[in-house]
Amino acid sequence: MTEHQVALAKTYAPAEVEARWYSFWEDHGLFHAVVNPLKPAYPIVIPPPNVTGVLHMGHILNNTLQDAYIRYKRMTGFEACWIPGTDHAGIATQHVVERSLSAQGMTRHDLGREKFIERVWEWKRQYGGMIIKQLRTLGASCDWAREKFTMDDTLSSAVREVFVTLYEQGLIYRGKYVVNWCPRDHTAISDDEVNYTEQQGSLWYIRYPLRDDGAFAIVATTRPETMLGDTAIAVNPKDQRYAHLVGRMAVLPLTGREIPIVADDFVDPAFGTGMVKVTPAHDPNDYWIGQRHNLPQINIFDVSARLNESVPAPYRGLDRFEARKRIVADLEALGLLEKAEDYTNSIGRCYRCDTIIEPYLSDQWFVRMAPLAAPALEAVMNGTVRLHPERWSKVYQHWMENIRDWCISRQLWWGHRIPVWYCTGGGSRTGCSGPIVSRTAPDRCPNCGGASLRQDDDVLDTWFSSWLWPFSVHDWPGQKETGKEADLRFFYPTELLVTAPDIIFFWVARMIMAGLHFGPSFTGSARPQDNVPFRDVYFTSLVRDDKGRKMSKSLGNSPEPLDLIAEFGADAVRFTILYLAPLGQDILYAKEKNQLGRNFANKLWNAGRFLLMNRDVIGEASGPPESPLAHADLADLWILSRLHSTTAEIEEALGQFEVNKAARAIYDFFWHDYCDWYVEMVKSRLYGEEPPPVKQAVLSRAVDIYDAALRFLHPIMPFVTEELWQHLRPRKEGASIMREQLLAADRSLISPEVERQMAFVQRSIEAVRQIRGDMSIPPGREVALIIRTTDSRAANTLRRYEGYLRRLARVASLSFTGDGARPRLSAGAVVDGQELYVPLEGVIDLNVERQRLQKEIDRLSGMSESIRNKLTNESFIGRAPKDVVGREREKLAAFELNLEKLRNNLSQLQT
RNA sequence: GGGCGGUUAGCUCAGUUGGUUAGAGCGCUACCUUGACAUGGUAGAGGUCACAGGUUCGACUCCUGUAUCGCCCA
Repeated sequence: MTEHQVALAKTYAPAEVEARWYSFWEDHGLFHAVVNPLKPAYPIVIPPPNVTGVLHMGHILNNTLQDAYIRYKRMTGFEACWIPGTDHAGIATQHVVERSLSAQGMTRHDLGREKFIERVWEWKRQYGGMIIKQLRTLGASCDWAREKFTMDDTLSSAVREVFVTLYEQGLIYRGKYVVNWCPRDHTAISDDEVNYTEQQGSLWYIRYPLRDDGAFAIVATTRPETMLGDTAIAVNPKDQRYAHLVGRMAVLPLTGREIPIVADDFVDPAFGTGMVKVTPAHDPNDYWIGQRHNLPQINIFDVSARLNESVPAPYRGLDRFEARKRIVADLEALGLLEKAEDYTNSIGRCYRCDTIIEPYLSDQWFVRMAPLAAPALEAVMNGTVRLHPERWSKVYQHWMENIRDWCISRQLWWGHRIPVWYCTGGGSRTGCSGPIVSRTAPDRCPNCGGASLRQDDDVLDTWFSSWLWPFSVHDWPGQKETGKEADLRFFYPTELLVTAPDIIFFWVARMIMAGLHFGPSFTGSARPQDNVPFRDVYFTSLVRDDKGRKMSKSLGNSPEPLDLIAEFGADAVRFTILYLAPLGQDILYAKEKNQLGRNFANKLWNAGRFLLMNRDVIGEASGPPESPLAHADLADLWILSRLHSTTAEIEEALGQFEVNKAARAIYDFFWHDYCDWYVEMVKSRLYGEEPPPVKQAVLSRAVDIYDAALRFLHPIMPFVTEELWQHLRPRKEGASIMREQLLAADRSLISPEVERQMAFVQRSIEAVRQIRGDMSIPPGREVALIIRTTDSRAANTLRRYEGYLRRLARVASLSFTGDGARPRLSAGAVVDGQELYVPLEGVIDLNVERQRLQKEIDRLSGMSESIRNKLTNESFIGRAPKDVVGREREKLAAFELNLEKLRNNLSQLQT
């Protein structure tokens, strides 16, 4: 076995290692999952990143979490399958291509729709999906053979199937609605595509003359230009000030139109004067007021937000902001402007082009949400789908109970074109005016038989394809034709969804709806638990900078993930972010924090180096594997106890999605238990007088435990653990740590008694180290140690593990004394009632020693004082549980014993 | 305005169902290149657990209120 000799570098250098192992895994097909009835499935679908996207810190967190779970499950007996892919991201992608066109002085209209779409595909082939390559750098173990794109033919079929089915079920309709309109892109965008920012503006108070007398209604508004579309004034019905005005008519300035004064609950009496103008075509709230009071809707803008022919001639063609200036000036000239106040309001802008969004009334397609939402709400409320942290359930509930219909049409070219056609043939026959909704392009009008058809110009909201993602990735509804029927059955539902909480409504909720609505058609089950798209949803933290600011391109405060990986290694970046990410709380991230992960990887590396160097000299135990306890001493039993309780802790933490706890547990175990104590103790046996077979057994066990630790770390730090695991022992060709099984916690190996004994040894070592430090004994200099005790058990423990004291505390010799005086000219300490003395003739400063003892006496008397107070308190004795009282008594007795010895000790020094 | 979350060492965070004179990492101080590791080791300094009440034998932990920061919804 020694031909396996290796010389590891002194410091771990990740770059070369990472590239090598990633291609090894991919080349050996180790990420690929198959339908395997012998194992439970553990599927995850990736939240498909935008095809235009590049990796940012949020992706690092999100995908490291998914990879950690996938790898963990793969190593605990599951057929783990992580399905990757990208989203066609309608508006974002169209923009990218339009930008490159405009660099050539062209617009998409110059090309025409068909050519433009070709261009987009070309762009996608050439530059799209960068992020997919970047995920490989991170180490993501996605099943790349299953990679999908939301515009693939199979996924487009899913979109059409769903649109047509919902239409046939009466759940899709066309209607007029106030949508978020981008006047630059000429499209509706969804609520989440609007960025709101605070902006300094004005609140104008405008006088609207009442029809029948000379009085005025004074309304306050931030958007005076929309007054040309006003069709009412509203007040709160409870507002006594204006009760007498309700039902009267006002005359809209500049137009002369008469508009009613209505009472509506929506009006906030404290805003402005308590009277507001109502513009149903240009404000979502006013739209609803308009619906409630049957008000006309007057659209005053064209698609570019210029005033149209519905307004008086002088204003036609004006841009909305010019119109504002003009109207304010005109009102002022007419004496109708009461005043203008400074006002801060929140302005929505298009997330792509930053143009101010215009609420705009237009023809759109909608999904009727209430019938879909009801079962989806139920699934979360009754725990069929569990959200983590659980508090998101309330947010979800609130949204689902107040759900509005979903506007799914977008005035874009890039996306799934709405499968609706209109008959343009002749147009005279009645019945040809309705939409023709069809899964495939129709040849002729079903009504008149004419062949002249025009498809709806709009495309569907990008979320209209992503809400189908958990099953459309398996080619639904064409799974039979593509041979994916078994895959769909085996890998649906998925187990876990890892995503950011800001898309809980746009994506998470809608996937649950789609799963419950369409699932029965392919799961063959009516039970919600078989149809929900996932069972657990992990909402990730938000990654902020170290000042707590959201990371953003414009602030430039986001580190470039690939640079981080290059500098620290992917493992370090992965470990660090998981260690820093408490479930559902924000992470304050700074580049420097990656030192934590990098140092840990290096520690791991060097511990491996230590084992291998010794293995090359000593060799491992040969022949059939001995019992894991062969030649075991206290340190061995202790590290096994710690290993198995750490294992249990990791299982528990991951089960509750507390990944940072799991990372912390393995970090503490490996660094503090394994390296700081166990390895140092092993050294004393490896370099001592033990016969070779014992040394080999000791080393083999150290390697075994290290191997177990590597496997635990693998899901978080895949590269360095693979590299070390491959070096550790000869492996079969093609073997990989990622296909090994994790150690299962064996609670019979967790021993409080062993841990207690070990703690005594550790504290004894620390006591000597402390004396050495306080007395400024040079680290190289050995000392003698005298134990004064009558406790034979404690004495035996220290005698037996003298080697550990030698190595870890630089003790040259150990001697025992029963009773008698304190050794003169020595420094002393008391550990669990045992007195330890380090003779320091010629070195000791007795004043220092007296201070040391006094300090310890003060500390202990403080503690025993507070316990004594408890124990003399009758209500404590009476009301506290017996075991608590008992524990306090034991603690007091232990403190008193130590105190007595320390005081005695001090008094001997005083004489 | 409504809902939710945070506030513990200089910084970033742990802290089990209430029962340790409150822990870690970074930073700081002192010492140390010892046969895995200075991306390291040993020892140490540093906190009235945001504030005010309350419940309790006992509160960092539970309750109420306040302050403050942040998120979501309107």
